[in-house]
Order: sequence, then C-alpha cells, then structure tokens
Amino acid sequence: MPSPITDLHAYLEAHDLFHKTIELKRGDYLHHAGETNTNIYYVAKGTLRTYVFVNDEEQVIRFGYQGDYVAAMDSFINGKPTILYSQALRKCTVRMIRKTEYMAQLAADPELARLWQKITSWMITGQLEREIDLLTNDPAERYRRVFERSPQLFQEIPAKYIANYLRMTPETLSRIRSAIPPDPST
Amino acid sequence: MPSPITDLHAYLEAHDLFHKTIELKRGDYLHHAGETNTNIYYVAKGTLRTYVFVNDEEQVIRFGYQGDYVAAMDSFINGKPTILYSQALRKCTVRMIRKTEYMAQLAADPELARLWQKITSWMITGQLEREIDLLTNDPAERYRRVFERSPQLFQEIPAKYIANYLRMTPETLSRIRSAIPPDPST
DNA sequence: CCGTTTTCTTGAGCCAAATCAATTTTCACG
DNA sequence: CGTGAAAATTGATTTGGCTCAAGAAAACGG
Repeated sequence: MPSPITDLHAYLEAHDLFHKTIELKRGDYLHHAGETNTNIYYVAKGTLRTYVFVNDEEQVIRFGYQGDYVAAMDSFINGKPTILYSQALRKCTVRMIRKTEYMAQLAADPELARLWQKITSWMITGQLEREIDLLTNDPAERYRRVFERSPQLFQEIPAKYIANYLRMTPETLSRIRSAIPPDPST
Repeated sequence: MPSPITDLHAYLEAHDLFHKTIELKRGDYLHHAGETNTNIYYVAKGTLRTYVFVNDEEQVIRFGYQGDYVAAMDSFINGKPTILYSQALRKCTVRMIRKTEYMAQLAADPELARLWQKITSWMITGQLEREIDLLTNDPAERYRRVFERSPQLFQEIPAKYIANYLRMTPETLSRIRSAIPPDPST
C-alpha cells in the first residue's frame, strides 16, 4: 500500500495552500504541550521528533523526515491544547498549512475529501503497525520489526531517540545492534 | 470529546444499512487472520476481543462492548487479508454492514461523509491514547490510566484478557489489584 | 443446582533489561 | 581544524515482572 502522502502534497502545492515557511534550528519547537496549534506542517528539509511526557519521561511518538507531514494531531482534530511536542533534531525548513484554509478546501472540493479519506485510513493502518511494535515483548524483535519497515530511520536520527521510540534504553539498543552481524549489503 | 459512534449508529439505522444479524456463542469468531473480511459489525449484545498474533503470542488490540463497532479494520481499509481475530467472549448478537453498501452510501451522501470524517478523527485520537498507555513503563501506571478512562472495562471482561491488553501477565495484574485499596464508592 | 472447566490468586525463584558508572567516540560549532 | 559537549559503548550490578507451580474461587453449561 503506497503512502497517499505524495498525492496530498501534489494537491496542496497545486492549490497553493501553504501559508508560510519556517526555519528551525536544532532544538527548536514547532509546537509544545499546552499550546493549541491546529496547523499542519510539511517538512521540506530536516528531521523532527514528536514526543509526549508520560510520568515525567519523554516518549517519542513518531519522527518527521523530509517529505513528511507533522502536526499536533490531537490539537488539529479537536481544537484543544495539545499534549505533544515536536522538536527539530537538526536545522529544518517547514511549510505551514492553516487548518481553517485546509478545512475550507476540504469542504469545497470532493477530490480533496477523497484524498483525505485515504490519508486517514492510511494513518489508522499505520497506527495498527505501531501498536503491534509496542506490544512485541522482546526488545530485539521490536528493533527488527521497525528496522525492516523503515531502515532509513537509523541513518539520520540519534540512537537515543530511536531507543526511546522502541521502548528500550540506549544501552539495550546498543547491545542489540552489536549482537546483530552487520549486513554487508548496506 | 463525545464519541461520534452514536451518531453513526443513528444514521445507519435510519438508512437501513444493516445487512443481517449474526448470533455468536462464546469462543466463536467474527473473523480470523488470513481471511479477507471487509464488513463492519455492530455489537448489539455481548462482548468480543480483537487480537493479533505477535511472535506466537496472542495480543489483545481492543475490546468490543455492546454498542461498539468491530471490524477487521486492516481488511476493511485495504481489501486484503486481515491479521486480526475477533472472538466472542460470551454469547453475542452482532449486525453486519457490507463495505460495498457502506461505501456507496458514503459516496452518495455528504452527511455520512462528514460523519465518517469525525469517526476516523476520533479513532486517531483514541489510538494516540492507546499508544501512550503502551509506552507507559510501569505496569501499575498502565492499569491506572486505562482504569480511569474505562472503568466499565473491568466489569465484563475476564482479567486475563485485560492483563494481556495492558501488556502484563495475569499474575502481575492480580497483584496490582490486590495492592490498590478498593474504592468504597464503587 | 451441580459438576466440570476455566480463571484467579499467591508464593518462590529466576532472568532480562534497567540502572549505575566509566570511557571512548562522535559531532556541532566556533 | 580543534575543542567541548553530547552520544554511544561497555561492564557491573540490581531489580521488577515473568515463569513455574499449586491451590482456591468463580463461572459456564447441561
């Protein structure tokens, strides 16, 4: 199942829905918990992590790479303050879409409505994968599952965030990686 | 945020989209892995669990109570074989909706389209909650979080399935429950 | 209502991953 | 480049939840 994100992006470009461009430096936030931020952001360049505090610990929910869309999705959906943080892991260029403009277009154009239906369905199946990852008991198996699905993840992003995303400590991830014979083809 | 499920249900009743009624006895399956099942089921009576095999272990993904909708959502979304099992935990009466009929109605009626948009958004925020639950390290804390959100869960469903849903053994759940002083108000 | 099966509870021991700690390596930035 | 800070690695130790086991309680179905 190919990601419908590229179709969405083509549509948004064609209909000129990007509102402004934002430059972030390492450590900057796109949004933070407590803030009501209903925008959608397109990552033109760079990488971000989206995390949440659970019991005083940061927990990575997802990463945003070049070409991805990032949002405080809870805030976008219900218009209330988000619980999420999205932080630049390096210099980023992101382009913003305002919810009001997006929703107006969504109501006006059935083509976008169909596209959006695909996107949300795709997000739901993606979350099912994520849930299965998190339900996997063995840390090495969690690593393997995610690595097979998104090997590129491990190029750009510091291991400590990946470890956190995989629900393990950086020490455990390091030991797992050293235990697995390196693939000569990569 | 109130669940938009009741609105959906009212709509489906009003437009007579239920195709047939199915009776299940304890242990029966609504669908199983490998099968392509694109139907949506309304739980008129009873309770079910939806689970998936991960590394030869059953892992509960969600429960379906009276008034809920249950589906092999991966199959519904992409039309391919599901990886999910939905099994009756007791005698159930479920009513079926065929995807083809549902999709036809979705394409024909903007009211249903709007309703469906709400439903999918609501599912996405629900999944975010679930993800946070699963990322919580302390088992007692996972229990507390889910219990506060859905206390009714612990009435109908055998503890061993709840434990599995909470990513812990039945022994651990039992010990957590005996450690927490019972609430006299309930 | 009774008998059988399933589930729950409790205890003991173990083990894998967390924690703690120290060094090495890498990387960002001047 | 070179320097300082951040990240990764490696080892030692601890510990919390799992496994195994046995008995008690509860629930199902006839």
